[in-house]
Amino acid sequence: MDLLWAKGETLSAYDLQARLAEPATTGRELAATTILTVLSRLEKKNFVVRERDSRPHRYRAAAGREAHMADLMHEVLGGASNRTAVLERFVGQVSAEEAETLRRILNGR
Amino acid sequence: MDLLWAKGETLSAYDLQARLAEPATTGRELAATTILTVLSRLEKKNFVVRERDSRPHRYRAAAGREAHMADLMHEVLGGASNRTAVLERFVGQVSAEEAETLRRILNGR
DNA sequence: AGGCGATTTCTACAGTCCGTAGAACTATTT
DNA sequence: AAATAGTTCTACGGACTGTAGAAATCGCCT
Repeated sequence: MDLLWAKGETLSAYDLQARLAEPATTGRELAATTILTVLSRLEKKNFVVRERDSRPHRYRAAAGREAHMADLMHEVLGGASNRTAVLERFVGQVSAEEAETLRRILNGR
Repeated sequence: MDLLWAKGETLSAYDLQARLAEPATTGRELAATTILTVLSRLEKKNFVVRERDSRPHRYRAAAGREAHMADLMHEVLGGASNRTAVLERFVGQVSAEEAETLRRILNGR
């Protein structure tokens, strides 16, 4: 769904219809209203922002794909009573290289 | 749902019915079959393990609450094409103290 | 061995969310 | 003002969840 969203980082509206029809993706052409409906729903969930000024409204991902996923992860973590314990498990399940990546992220920039 | 699961870390079966009825929780008594149905579904998703030997089957959380959440987080992360980018965002959104916690986890034990 | 209560599985239904889209309404364009 | 482009409303099937009754089983008691 919003998979294809993060793809074109730009803003758009009807372009999506065409974009989604590319053989590389679904191949089929979706009804315009379908796109609008989905976008409305995504907007309600704040996954997408809409500019109502320009007539064909333009949409923009509220957050990039990575940020969005990070948000989701935080959402899960947010439901924990013992955050540290969850983080321990989380980190514990990470590969050695990824652990290294994490260290780099934490220290570095 | 499985919120109450992680609570009693032990194993059980019908006890849940009583456990779930405690005023502290829902207060109402759920039908026994309801519990069983839910447990079956949770089992199908491997969130719960069942011992079919003892007659009132006994259930056990497949993973503790924290581990389960960590799993969920990994599940999200697993869907990323650029894991590092997601981790960067994730760590970036963490409080200073929590970042410290992470460092400790990574280095320490 | 047959019956009976305890236990589990099957089936079901309402509610929510997603994908899809037609109908109806609104704003633009000419 | 009529035609056209764009948007919102309404809807429907499918999946998943919470809830539970009906039906099938299991294990024990006499």
